[in-house]
Amino acid sequence: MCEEASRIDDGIADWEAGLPSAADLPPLSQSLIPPELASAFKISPEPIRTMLDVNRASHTTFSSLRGPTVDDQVMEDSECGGSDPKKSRRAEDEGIENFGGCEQGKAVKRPRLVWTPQLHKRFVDVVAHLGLKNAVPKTIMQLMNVEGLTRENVASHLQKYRLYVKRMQGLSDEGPSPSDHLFASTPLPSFNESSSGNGGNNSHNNSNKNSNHHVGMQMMMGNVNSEGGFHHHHHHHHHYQQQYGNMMEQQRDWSGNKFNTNNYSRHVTQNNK
DNA sequence: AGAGCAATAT
DNA sequence: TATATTGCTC
Repeated sequence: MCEEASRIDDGIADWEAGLPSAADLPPLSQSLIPPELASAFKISPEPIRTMLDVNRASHTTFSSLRGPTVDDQVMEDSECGGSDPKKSRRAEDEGIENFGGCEQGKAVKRPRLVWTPQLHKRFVDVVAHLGLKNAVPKTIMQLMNVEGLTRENVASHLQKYRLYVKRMQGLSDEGPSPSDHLFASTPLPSFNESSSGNGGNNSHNNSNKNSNHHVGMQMMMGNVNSEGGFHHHHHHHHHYQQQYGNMMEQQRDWSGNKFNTNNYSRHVTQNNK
C-alpha cells in the first residue's frame, strides 16, 4: 500500500525534477498570447489563472496517475445532468497520502466514512453482483475497491443495509421512511441468485419505489492500496463504467481515498492486507 | 479469522 | 442521525 504509493511518489518526483523551474517559466500573470494577436485571430482571451488553478491542474494530473481518488469528483453514467467531463475540485488537500502515516502505526483515527450516494451505489452494485452468500464484508470491500475502505466500514453498512432491505421486503408496500434517504436512493436488489461462485446479476424485477435525489456528500479517511486479484467470470459485460466516489473532507486530518478498477470482472486491487 | 447481530458509544 | 465499536456466538 504505502510502498506502492511511495513508488508512485518517487516516479512523480522524478518527473517533477525534469520540469522547468518556476524561474524559467513566464509568470502566471503574463498572457501567453499577446492581446493583439489574440484578437486578430479571434482567440478568446485566456482566463486569468491563479496558483489555485495550477494546483488544481497539478492535482488532476497527479490523480490521473494514481487512479481515481475519492476526493475526486467522479461521475457515473447519467450523473449530474452531465456535460462537462471535468469537475470541480475542492480547495483542500495536499496531504493526500496518509492520514496516520505509513510508518507510524500510532493510533490515528480515521475520520468516519460518509456513505455518499455514489459510494452506496457502488456498495449495492457489488452486493447485487455477488450472490447472496458471497456478499460478506470482506468480499464486498475487495470488490468495491475503494482505497481506505475497511471491512468494518462495510460490515457496519451492510448490517444496516440488510435491516433496511428486510424491512422493505417485509412491508411489501409502503415506501421508505424519511430516514432512509440513502438506502432509498438505490433500487432494492432481488436476491434470487444462489450464486455459487459466480456473479449474480442485476435482474429487473425490483420493486422500485424510490425517489432518487439529493446529493450531499462528504468524505473521509486515508488511503490504502495494494494488489490482490479477484476474478469474476461473468458473461455479460455490464458496462460498469462507473467511478464515483466523491467524498470530501470531513475532518481536517484525513487524506484522499481512492478506488481503482471500474469493472468487476477484472481483477481488482484490494485494500488492506 | 471472520461473519453476523444487537447493543452501545461517539 | 449516521457510523463506529464492542461483545458475543457461530
